[in-house]
Amino acid sequence: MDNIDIKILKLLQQNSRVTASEISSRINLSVPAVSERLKKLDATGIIEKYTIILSAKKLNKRLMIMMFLSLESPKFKDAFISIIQLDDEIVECHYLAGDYDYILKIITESTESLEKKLLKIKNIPGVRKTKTIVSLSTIKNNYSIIPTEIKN
Amino acid sequence: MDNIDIKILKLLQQNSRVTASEISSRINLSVPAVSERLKKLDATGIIEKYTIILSAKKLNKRLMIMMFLSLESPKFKDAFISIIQLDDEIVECHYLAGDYDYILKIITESTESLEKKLLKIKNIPGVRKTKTIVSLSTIKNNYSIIPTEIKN
DNA sequence: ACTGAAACCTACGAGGT
DNA sequence: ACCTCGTAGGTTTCAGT
Repeated sequence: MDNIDIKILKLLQQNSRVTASEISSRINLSVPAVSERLKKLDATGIIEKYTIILSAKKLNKRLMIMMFLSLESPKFKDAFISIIQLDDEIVECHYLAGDYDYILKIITESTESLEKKLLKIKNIPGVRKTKTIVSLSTIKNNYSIIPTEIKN
Repeated sequence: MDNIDIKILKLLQQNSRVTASEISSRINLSVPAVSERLKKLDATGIIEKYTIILSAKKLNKRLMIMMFLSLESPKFKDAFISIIQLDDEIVECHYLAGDYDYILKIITESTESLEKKLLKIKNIPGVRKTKTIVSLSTIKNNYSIIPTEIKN
């Protein structure tokens, strides 16, 4: 992993469909050299996935909220997680150290659909304490971490 | 936007480098038809970006934390935001309704680098109240919302 | 939406700097 | 580890139906 690889990764983050020939012209490297580096980067697993980010607004999902919650006991964990995994509007779930056990990121249409969603979650067996935080606007969202260039 | 488009979007979410010909064979549509749909989907802006997600672990970023904070007054906002935007380890920033003004998602190497990061943020002019929540593990991370299929 | 042909991109050599 | 060149195979694109 040198700075050339990092440049390639950054170009892929900007547009994961860039062709090897376009990368080649941007970083002054021949196409086969770029192609080899791409293969190696894929093999190392540093690229977790090639994906697309969809516009929440265009899909009429205008509400983003964070929800903290705790479980009464760890025995509810497995059932809780499988319900979380199946719900496409719950886009993130992290296990926490602190006052609450979990934080969820939920993206949904409206206050009405949010209300239903909150009820649904609060009715999952074992869910005890919850706290809901509404996001008014998103200042920054990088989706992935960005590799740091190596200084000389 | 019909269910065929949604299938295409889901395939792209699984792998944004799938070729039109591969999509074509999976959804029983000719390659030019897929290609046209792709163009239209691009034009509508429903696809926010084609990108790659990098492995945090492979980049030695093992710590993920959420940080809440408030500003003393809105006049600090612009300077605060520009500092946030420049920091690659701050991957998200949302403006909130509630006890705190902002929530940040921070991904960093170690407790040492986290300590520095927290100090840095607390020293931004106007930052008043902060609360830090450490994530122990990630149960789910979809990066993007998933389109819902239309029922008949 | 489909077919078919031209243009483009990629993958994989060999041989060399 | 990289470059050039050439070739083969796959992919995209544009016309016409």
